[in-house]
Amino acid sequence: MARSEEAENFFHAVYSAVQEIPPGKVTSYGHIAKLIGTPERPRQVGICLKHLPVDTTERFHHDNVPWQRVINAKGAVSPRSQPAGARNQAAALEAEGVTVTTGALGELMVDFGEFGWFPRVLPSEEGQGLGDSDEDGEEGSGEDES
DNA sequence: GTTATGACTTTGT
DNA sequence: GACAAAGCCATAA
Repeated sequence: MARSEEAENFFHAVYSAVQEIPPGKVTSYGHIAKLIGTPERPRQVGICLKHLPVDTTERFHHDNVPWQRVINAKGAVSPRSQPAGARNQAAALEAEGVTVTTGALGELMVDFGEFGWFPRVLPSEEGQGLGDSDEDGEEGSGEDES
């Protein structure tokens, strides 16, 4: 039944979460998955971005959703099976002001300490999201754990 | 209609 | 600390 609508809602939530990402910052799939209420389904988040409509007539499209700011938990962009696409994503991130390091293996590792990581807290919002629940957080460099 | 793959993460050894 | 395996949903063949 509403599976289709649920799926659409899932997509919508992912796009909204990605749109909420401020410029100069990046987030991971698991993060968005958690934001939308599915911390156990990060894969679907990637699928959502993969199916991100390029049609500017849609509510969300490639030009409106900074999907490039979404990276994997390893702190590097996903090669997805096409280094060109990943590299393009890295180039876009650099254009945003994000420092991306190219590994010898062709891994595009994102350098955090330079811009900071997107807050990993749940604004407790759903649906509308976009709230400004700016948790502020710590931003300071070195927040990450390691 | 079924099988296989994918823009990943988490847990276990 | 590092490597390996399992799980999820949707698209494509």
